[in-house]
Amino acid sequence: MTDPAVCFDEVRLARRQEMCEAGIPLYPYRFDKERIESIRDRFAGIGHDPSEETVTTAGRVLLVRDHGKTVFADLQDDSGRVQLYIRRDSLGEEVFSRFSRFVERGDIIGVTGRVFRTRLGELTLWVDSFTILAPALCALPEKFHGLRDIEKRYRQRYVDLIVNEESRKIFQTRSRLISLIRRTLDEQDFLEFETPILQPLYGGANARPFTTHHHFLERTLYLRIAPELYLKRLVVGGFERVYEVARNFRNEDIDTSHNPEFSMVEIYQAYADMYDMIRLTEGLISMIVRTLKGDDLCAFGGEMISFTPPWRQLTMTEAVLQFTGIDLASMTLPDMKDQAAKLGVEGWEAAVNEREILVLLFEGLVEGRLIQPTLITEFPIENSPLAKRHRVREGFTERFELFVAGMELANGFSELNDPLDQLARFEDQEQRRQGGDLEAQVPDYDFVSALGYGMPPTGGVGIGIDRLVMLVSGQSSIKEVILFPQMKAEQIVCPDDGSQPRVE
RNA sequence: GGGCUUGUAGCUUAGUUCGGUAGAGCGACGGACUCUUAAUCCGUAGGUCAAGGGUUCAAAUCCCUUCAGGCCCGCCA
Repeated sequence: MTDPAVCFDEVRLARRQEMCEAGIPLYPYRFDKERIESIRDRFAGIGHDPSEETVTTAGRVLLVRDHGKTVFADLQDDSGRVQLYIRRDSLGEEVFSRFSRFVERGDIIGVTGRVFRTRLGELTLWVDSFTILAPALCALPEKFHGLRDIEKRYRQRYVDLIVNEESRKIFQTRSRLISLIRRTLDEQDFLEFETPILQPLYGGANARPFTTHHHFLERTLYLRIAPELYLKRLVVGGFERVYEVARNFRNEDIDTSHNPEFSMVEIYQAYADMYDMIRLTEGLISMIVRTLKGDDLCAFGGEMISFTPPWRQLTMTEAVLQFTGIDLASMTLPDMKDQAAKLGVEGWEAAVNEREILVLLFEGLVEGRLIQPTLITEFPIENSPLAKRHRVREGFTERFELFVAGMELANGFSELNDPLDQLARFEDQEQRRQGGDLEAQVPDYDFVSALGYGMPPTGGVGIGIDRLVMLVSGQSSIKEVILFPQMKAEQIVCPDDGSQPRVE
């Protein structure tokens, strides 16, 4: 008995048995093939008469149209599709019947034949011989509608990828986007490094971590929430341009723009400041959009977003003024609290200074309305423990965040490199943690020591890759751009004794 | 955590308003067919209607609980 969770089809199992008994090898070891795209290119000008040259390719059979003495089938590989034409009179009785008896929709096969164009103009491979490379024991979804059920598409992404071309396209785009990032940074003399994912302390962002335990070291370890503190150690070490395409892990809620593990590229450039990083970010993202989309535009959520630089740039205070009409610069703290309360912004009661009100107003009323690319600058010092103090404005830092379609897409600073200031900021964070703030940062004294050896002035930025892919591919859910998004367990056990079903 | 919403055959779904033995297309299986392309034509099989409980003479349909999904809000600075 097979496990009921396995999709094996009884009829297909029986046919596999039949093939075994007929001595047909079902899982050969290798196969030399030409990509379907290459065949299409080479024979683009072919007419109705079959080519003299024979070609060999392989892929998955996606459709079979059986006409009795001839069979048409569609073969798909990762470069495209081509039609197969199988005739009894050219294969011979025995080989032909082996095809029509054993080859089914979903099977992986290799074929050799001559290329021609059918009467209706379809480029087709006139098959002279075929090889079964891997029979499918599970049936594919319906040929026309494909797999639409969102939950099944995520849980069985391999089936989604087989039958839904849009889905394949999204992940091709994702792969190209990441390689564009790497190529561009590499060309500018950045080096990519791999820093620890398992960390004894978690830092570089405000977030709750995943916790694990190393039994040999007998200590708690954390999955990183950001690579920041390690990449900056590399700058201390003398690497002046570093980056990492990093998977980060945050133990927080899941929604259409948050997955517990997500991808980011973090970039650090010595002797640069926040404004250099803004230019780098504008250049990198607009180049990516132009390369992948052909122009600077992305259709997203009913809006047309233009990535042509330079992007709108506002201080957080200016943004609040522009979007709410509240001019914080001319107000006292009690007035601010009044306004916040009137506008229904939560959390204002506990605010101890005008900067906290500013953040509340910004997050509550402005963030979600920043549709076109907008750079927000001048963040309160309390919210930015790793950013340098603003060179002019007291109480604020040299930090920017990029918002697009109401989502935070990038976050960068003039990096704090004064070890004594860093120590003081960590101590402030530690106090907040003691006060119950689960997301306040944990002091990393070794990092402070690293700064003690001297870190050059440095600009840094982190760009959210998943969200960038969402924008470029027009997808409003992060699960559509993550191959295997986090899902709840689906195995439910229903006990016979009538107790509640439970998840195992 | 709150609100709304979805779950019917392998897949895509009708039926739920207003309770009366579950209907289709594709796929599968058997048959016909030598240029089709969601091939076409004839026939057959396949569903404890997400799970559990309740109301009722009778439940896919009404009620409750649970599980999983989706959307929105809160949370995530």
